[in-house]
Amino acid sequence: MIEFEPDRPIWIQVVEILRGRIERGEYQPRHLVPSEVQMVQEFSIARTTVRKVIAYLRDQGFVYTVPQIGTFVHHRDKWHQSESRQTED
Amino acid sequence: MIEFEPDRPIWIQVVEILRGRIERGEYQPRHLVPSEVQMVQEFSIARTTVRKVIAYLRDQGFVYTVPQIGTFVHHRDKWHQSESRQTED
DNA sequence: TAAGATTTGTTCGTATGTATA
DNA sequence: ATATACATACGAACAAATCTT
Repeated sequence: MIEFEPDRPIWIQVVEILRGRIERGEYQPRHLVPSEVQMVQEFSIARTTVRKVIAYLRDQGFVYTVPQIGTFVHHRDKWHQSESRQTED
Repeated sequence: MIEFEPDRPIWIQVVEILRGRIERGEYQPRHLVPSEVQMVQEFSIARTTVRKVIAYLRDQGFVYTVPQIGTFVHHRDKWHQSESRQTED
């Protein structure tokens, strides 16, 4: 069970965890990251909070989301691009 | 048409209705309960809400589900056993 | 053999309300 | 007033297995 620091937003701490996994290659480019529900279960947080995390990582260019399919890891050269683009690769 | 109380979650009220039918024997052990779509129609609620109800009854040991077939009533001695968890949403 | 209907499983999208700091 | 966080509830789309015709 993950312990969150009480004085920093949960969603930011989850962003840092997922970004770490992406940067370490635990989540591979063009592969799915865990689904929203899976993250709800792993971190014991609300789905709305998970979606905030995903939205932020998407905005930072780390991932992209395909509706009804899932969220995928971008290639490294897409990271930090902060594109408002939502789909494709 | 069923009237739901406005100050209690719909899914809890539907759980109570179905549990009552099971305990009264309206749904017999080893027999199917209505399908998700049938419950959507009967209660005029979303399928996601129906699935939350079924998941809860399953967690409480009242029913078990066979994929692509349906959900069946457990025998009385299985009720309230709260076997494998599978919460969500 | 083939096609269609049925049923559960899974995913993301959207909105609303409540509570708290 | 703003941000955070949770719970509830709706919907849409598709997959996969099963059953029927």
